[in-house]
Amino acid sequence: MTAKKTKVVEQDGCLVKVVHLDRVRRARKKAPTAERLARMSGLYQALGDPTRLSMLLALKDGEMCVCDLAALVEASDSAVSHQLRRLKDLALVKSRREGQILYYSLDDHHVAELLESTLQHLSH
Amino acid sequence: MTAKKTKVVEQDGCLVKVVHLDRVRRARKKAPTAERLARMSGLYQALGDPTRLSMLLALKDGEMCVCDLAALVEASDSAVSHQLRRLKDLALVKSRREGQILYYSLDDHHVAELLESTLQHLSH
DNA sequence: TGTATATATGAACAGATATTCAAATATAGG
DNA sequence: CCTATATTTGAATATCTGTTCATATATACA
Repeated sequence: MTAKKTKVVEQDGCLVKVVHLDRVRRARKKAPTAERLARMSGLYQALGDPTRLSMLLALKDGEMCVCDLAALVEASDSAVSHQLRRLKDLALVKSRREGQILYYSLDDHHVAELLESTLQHLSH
Repeated sequence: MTAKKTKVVEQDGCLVKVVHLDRVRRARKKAPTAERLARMSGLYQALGDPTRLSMLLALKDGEMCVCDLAALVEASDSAVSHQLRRLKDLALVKSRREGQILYYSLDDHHVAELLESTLQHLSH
């Protein structure tokens, strides 16, 4: 493969230099929409925090209440509650009230599967 | 299931209140080590940025050089280079030099699989 | 050796984010 | 009603993170 010369190409009114225009065009065609990309990275970002990740991994084995999770991850109830709200907004967890206590659990099995496949990945 | 009373339990020299001690104990047994948790959340965190994620998704279809990726994600060469270093440190990408040009590609097939399974997840 | 191109690097700055703290709800039980 | 418990909420703060900018390195070629 002979090295190509850099080309300067117009894109959205800006000048950009590219070595392999064909590859960029191809990648752009297959690229997800901005919205889809945001959802996808948002999901990963939610999993990308040790506290939240611990909570989700724990919930794989059944529901837990806020103060149980707080004890588990060694954080304040308040901190855990903030994180749970975030996970809930992303539809990663759901809650069920029983008296004063709110039981949190994984919202759907896809979440558990995603976590599982990552655990497998890290085994290598 | 009758609601239990809160108990105050000693843990690492601190007092923590817990509703379901059994669940916390069980979760703690199955919980990954701090190191493993850090690796796992670190991986997710790397994927949790739109710029980096775009780059990785593009690399699923073959290697690209820095300025191609920069054109694709519409960021500076420098910004992309910084991100690539991070991805490389996590062993998510590898590089191959050909003259002045560095070609980046996914480091192993597990990465592609992880991305793929997430894309599937988001389809629902 | 000198210039041009491709990429890397480090410091600095701006924006995002997690935690804390104080205060607000919500439910249970006297 | 009044108090206690479980959880939520919002503002403030301290930390982390991505980008920029200037500069450095590495390779190619004249």
